[in-house]
Amino acid sequence: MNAQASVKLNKSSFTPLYHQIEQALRRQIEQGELAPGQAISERELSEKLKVSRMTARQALSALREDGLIYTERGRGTFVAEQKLTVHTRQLLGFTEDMRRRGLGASSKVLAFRKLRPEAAIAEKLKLDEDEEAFEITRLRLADRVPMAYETCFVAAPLCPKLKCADVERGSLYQILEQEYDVRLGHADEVLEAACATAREAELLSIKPRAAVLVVTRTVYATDDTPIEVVRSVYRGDRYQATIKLKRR
Amino acid sequence: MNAQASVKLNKSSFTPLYHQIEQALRRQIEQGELAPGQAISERELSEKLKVSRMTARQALSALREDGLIYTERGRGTFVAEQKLTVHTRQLLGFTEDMRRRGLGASSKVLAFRKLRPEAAIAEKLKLDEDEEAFEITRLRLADRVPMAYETCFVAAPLCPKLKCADVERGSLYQILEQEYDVRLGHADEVLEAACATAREAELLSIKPRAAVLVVTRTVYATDDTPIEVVRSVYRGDRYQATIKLKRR
DNA sequence: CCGTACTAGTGGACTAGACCACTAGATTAC
DNA sequence: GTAATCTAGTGGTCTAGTCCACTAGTACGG
Repeated sequence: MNAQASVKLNKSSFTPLYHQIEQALRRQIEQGELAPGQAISERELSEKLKVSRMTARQALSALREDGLIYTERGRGTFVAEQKLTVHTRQLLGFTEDMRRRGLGASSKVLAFRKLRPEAAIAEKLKLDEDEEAFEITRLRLADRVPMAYETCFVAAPLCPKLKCADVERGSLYQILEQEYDVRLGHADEVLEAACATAREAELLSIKPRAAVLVVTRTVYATDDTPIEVVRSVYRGDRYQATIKLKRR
Repeated sequence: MNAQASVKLNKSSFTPLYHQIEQALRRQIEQGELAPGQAISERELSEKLKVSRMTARQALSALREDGLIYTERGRGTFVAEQKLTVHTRQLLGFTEDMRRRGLGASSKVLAFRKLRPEAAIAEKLKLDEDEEAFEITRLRLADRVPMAYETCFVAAPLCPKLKCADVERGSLYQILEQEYDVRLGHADEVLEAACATAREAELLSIKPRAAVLVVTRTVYATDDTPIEVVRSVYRGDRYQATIKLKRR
């Protein structure tokens, strides 16, 4: 118990206190320092960290949102059991998504171009007449088996120096966040079922016209600038999307 | 302007003030009394309604979560444009879902039974050995065209007197909330793509082996009691699921 | 004409309290 | 023994403020 006592807060930092607390607790829960069932009292937390209770509550509410903790009225707040199967729908890249599923992700870049995308894409990315986008086509593998076929368009002005080699090396989201200081905010996704085209079937090693899950995602930065439009074609027999819904 | 001045709060009600404010503003936005772009000031709202600013903020944060309003630092909070296509993933019944898409929902009950469900379902519903569930199979129509084929299992102890006629008349969720005082809390959904079986294809008027979106949902009450397990098979060519994702 | 400085207004973060309903365990009364 | 009561602790809600960074418009000075 009292693991939360070890949290050190930097009151002069630019990151808000509630966010520092949230991150610290998140780390402790994910690393098992705070065991499932462990109680976390709002008052105790606020006293130990010398912040007001409202600030502690704000930190906890974010963790509750993500299902890491749960609260029972009159009893207390407790660390939740780790549920691997269902997770809150977070904005994750393919690599992160697969790691959460316990699979090793890898990918093969099939095409890397800089071009003027078709009108529908350009509009979603809010590109001006003369602006271009990178078109990156990748085959996504999970434990070395094809899982998805993905085409993404990234607004070129955001990452003018993007190279094919960068994308081959690592996560696109990581590059954007670390190299170009683009902070990812939210995304809108559309999921639909379709039949694989001949080309998709071949690349994914499935039968032609087999069922695939098509996910079209538009990603925005924290300031709501559109960053990327991705169309991912997942193998219907190997991929499931999980979502947590709330009433009102 | 100043439409929010008309909100009447009941300070002695059991529903929290922030929730009353949230509901009132939600109604005003949905009915167009507050036009898109209209500014809503936290301080003005709190002064007009004679509540503290924190309470007003709490109401607004829920609306922001649902995308009904947006906030720009230093500028203000504004009513968002109505985006019909993408909506926050809320726990909605088929009827509500279709209405949001501007379609008229209807359904045909194909089967209504009370039975001991298979082990996997019974476990999800946390049924005891001797407890039963209602199995309801429905064909869901949108604007009179088949849209989904749905089988749901509802824990019988929760709504012992449920009749086939009730389900034929209206929304199951409405019956549970109004007749049996079951308050819906959240749900976990799994979405996957599959090929329609012969029976599904026939009922949905699509070709055999056409792509369908299979949604399996477990619904919980606010106290986390499992209520219902539903398996919905949507026509792949007519239905898309939309989701909003957030980063951290 | 163009910057610069001022100012009013905004949301973001935070505090230090308050009262309430609820839970669970201990104590007391019968 | 059992039922009623008390009590400490919990989260839920709410108040009435504070200070800060940011925005946008306005006035002023060169």
